[in-house]
Amino acid sequence: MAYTKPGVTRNRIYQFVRERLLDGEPPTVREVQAAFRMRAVQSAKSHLDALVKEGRLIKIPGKSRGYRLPATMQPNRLVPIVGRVPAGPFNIAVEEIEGYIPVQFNADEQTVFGLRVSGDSMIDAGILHGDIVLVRTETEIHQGDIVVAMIDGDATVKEFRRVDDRIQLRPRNDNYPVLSPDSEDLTIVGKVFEIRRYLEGVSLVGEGLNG
Amino acid sequence: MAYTKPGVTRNRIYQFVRERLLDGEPPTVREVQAAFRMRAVQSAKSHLDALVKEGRLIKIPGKSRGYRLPATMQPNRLVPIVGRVPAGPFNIAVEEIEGYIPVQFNADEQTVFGLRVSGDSMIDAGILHGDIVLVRTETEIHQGDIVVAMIDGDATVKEFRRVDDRIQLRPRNDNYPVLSPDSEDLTIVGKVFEIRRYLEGVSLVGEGLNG
DNA sequence: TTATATAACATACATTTGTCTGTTATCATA
DNA sequence: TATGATAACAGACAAATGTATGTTATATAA
Repeated sequence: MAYTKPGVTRNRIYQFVRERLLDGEPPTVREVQAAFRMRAVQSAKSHLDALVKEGRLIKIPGKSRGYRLPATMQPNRLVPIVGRVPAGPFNIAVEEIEGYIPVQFNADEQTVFGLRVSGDSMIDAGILHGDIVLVRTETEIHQGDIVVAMIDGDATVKEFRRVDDRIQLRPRNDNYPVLSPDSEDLTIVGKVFEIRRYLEGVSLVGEGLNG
Repeated sequence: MAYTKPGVTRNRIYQFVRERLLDGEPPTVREVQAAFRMRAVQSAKSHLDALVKEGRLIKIPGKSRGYRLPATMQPNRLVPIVGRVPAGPFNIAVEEIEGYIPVQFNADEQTVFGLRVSGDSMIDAGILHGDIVLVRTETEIHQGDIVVAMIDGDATVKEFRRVDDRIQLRPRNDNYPVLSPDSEDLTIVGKVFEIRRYLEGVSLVGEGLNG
């Protein structure tokens, strides 16, 4: 290919490889070569070597299509969406799973699930009926956090407040009352960290799996 | 490996390959072989061949690590989030990209991007300041759809209405006026199909890119 | 039992792919 | 001009990988 200023082709190659990796299609050295119309394999190879040396890419030695993005750029995971809150944090029954959606979160955070919201008690917080809230269990809860709570066996999404050693669950809709259940009737399932609304319906991953 | 009932190993292999593909790491035939402790390459190969024949996998002929999920099973892509609407549908400048988030959409839908909403003109539709709307360009727009529009070079998220052959862009907040720009000042960039709110900030994929 | 279908194995070969050695070209700078 | 640094090229080889041929084993049904 034509001679370019130092670094220019390198960056273009990085973008190319990155895109391919995000698409789940790691390229070969020769595919990089072809994409940039280079006449020698080594032209592509040395750029890739340099990118690894710079830390922008990782190479799995000996493996074909072995270039990867560094861990800090790792994308996402599939989490289940449930129509109602699971009884225990670890036992989501398969039948209750609507499907899966891709979510980003740290790998060490264990239990994450999506819950479809019903009702309009959180409408002033921009959470509408049918929205999906993504919940992380077993986390520290702070004043004002939006949480999923079980009150007498019923799941609800509310704002969390602690007032005089008593827990309040506040709706964000003036037509609903503030709840302040006894602690033995209450379980805080987890904290909402993301909200999604699918305007055209979700094409849930994992429907119709045969396996 | 030990003999199993017909279909059992086949399904396990499918799950294995599927997981690998979702992780962005297409396996080789021999990696499948090793994962199931088979003593012959052909054992893995014939299962993979069968999965392709059944339509559960796709094979790119001649290429290494060439197994893929059928398009209908494609889970997600990483799409760029921009702070402002790109000038043209295909030329999102790299510098404007905040990061990437995983999104599900059909493979044939080309241009999808995320846009960070600023302002509260859509608050009654549950779209708050700072939310991310996911936009698909070049699609049919219908009455009531939420669209991203460029008016005199400024991007805005509004509800789309056509009234007497004239386009109206309606806010969902009574404090804002309905817009009805001349068509030469207006470009409908695309349609919002999903809304996201990250309560704890996004760990955007690809921050700190040097490229 | 036999026949049939699937599972699993053994081995070999062709292609793809990674990697190496050496050379030439372009640009910036002393 | 000479020198160094980077880009790009040329050709070759070794390892990884895909693919093919043939065989043996297990289960099911006629």
